[in-house]
Amino acid sequence: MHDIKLIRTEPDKVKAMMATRGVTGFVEEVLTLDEKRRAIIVDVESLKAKRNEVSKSIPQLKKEGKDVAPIMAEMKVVGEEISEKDNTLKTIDDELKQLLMTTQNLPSETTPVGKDESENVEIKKVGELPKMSFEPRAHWELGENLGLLDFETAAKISGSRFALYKGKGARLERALINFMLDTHTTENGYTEVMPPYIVKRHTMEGTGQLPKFEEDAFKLSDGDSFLIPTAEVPVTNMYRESTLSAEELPIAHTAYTACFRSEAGSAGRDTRGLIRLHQFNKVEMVRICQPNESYNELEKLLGDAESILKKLELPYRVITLCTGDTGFSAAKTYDLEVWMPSYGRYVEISSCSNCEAFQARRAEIKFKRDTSAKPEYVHTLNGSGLAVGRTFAAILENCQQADGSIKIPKALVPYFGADLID
RNA sequence: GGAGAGAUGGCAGAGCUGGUUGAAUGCACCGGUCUUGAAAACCGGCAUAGCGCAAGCUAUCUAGGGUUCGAAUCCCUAUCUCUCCGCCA
Repeated sequence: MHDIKLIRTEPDKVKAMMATRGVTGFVEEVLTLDEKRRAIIVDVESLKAKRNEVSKSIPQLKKEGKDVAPIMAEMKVVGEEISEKDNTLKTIDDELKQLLMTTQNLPSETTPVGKDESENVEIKKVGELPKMSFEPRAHWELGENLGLLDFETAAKISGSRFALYKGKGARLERALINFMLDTHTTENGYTEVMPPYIVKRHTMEGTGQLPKFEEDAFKLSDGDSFLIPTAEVPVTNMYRESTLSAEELPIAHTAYTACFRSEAGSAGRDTRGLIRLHQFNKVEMVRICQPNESYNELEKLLGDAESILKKLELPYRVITLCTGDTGFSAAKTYDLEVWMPSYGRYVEISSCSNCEAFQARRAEIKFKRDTSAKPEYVHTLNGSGLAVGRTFAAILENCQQADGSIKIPKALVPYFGADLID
């Protein structure tokens, strides 16, 4: 959610920043509503003051034996006027809140300006691309041939965009989850949590998935509960409506969860394999910190995500998303993209974002610098560490041998229990 | 799923026969007196947000509706918590 005070005090600056994200008219609309709102508040509050004053005098007048009936009648009329104006105020309030809640975050000043993904900026490439003397096979082909993946049966039981892992495939997925969690908890300093997969509407609003993107989420039949699209949602909202002490920060959590996405609007894209599913596994990292620390924290978060790819010896690159491609809640986002031989390009495997105070304002997450200080909003960050299914796919594709077998990365062998799948 | 009880300030906990109750009291916290220092004792302060140039006003006792001149207090709904029964991994 946006800081309306900032919009009031620096409208031109906000206007310019929003323009880099392709949003126009926002500031003007907010200011118009804000002025209307304040005019009504002045009006309705003076009426309420009058009513309170008169109501307070009624018991006194009664005691004096005076007839209060005419005063009550008069106040009844005032009361009706108040409720009418309160309704108008509520309409304007709702409209303003809707606008502030459905408009994307301001970009960081360090986010490159650009209109879409074509203007994202590559920061670095890490690792050697595998040299193959044969045509690389796609991961779904490798997986099905080796009996690790069964998309046909998955479709039979659940429809399209689901995966069924079998045998060593299920073991590999599980090994990856454990490997990632262990790395983050023992080496990168995260505390593991295992949150619920179903959350309430207000929780989804706290991190920015709602109200704007309701069609992207799976909604339960009670109409108020949703399957989580990422662990970021429950984990960040652990601290909803709380005031943390400075000593508690930074908070660092990692969590494995299944993630659920309706993938509305992506029909026809990535229809094969593990890349785009309604249900997938992900290990997530969430960091909550003081505002002046958040960009250092973002670098730490990125490094932690990279540590997994490095250990798995998978080639990847890091890009900074430009203003036009940065997600709704984020001020700055780095994407990690892993090399996918059958695609002949890099594919997103992690997204590490600093949301600054955008989610904190929605979820009311604050901290105090010391015991007598005024609470301030924290900054929240989240990043995948990593998308497990895509990591599975990357391992199959990058570690495939000429005979169709898969050589397991060294770091994963203790978790997987073998160094080869054939 | 059935029956009942509850949700009040950072915490604990009054009020809940509707009217100086934004809310007693205790604890915590902040400032001070005393003390070599600390503790204790004592004195004072101590919610949040909105609106207003300001004085100040308005709102908030889980949330949303309703009754009333007036609601923490009465009524309805939702959410959560607890107890008992049923069911269950």
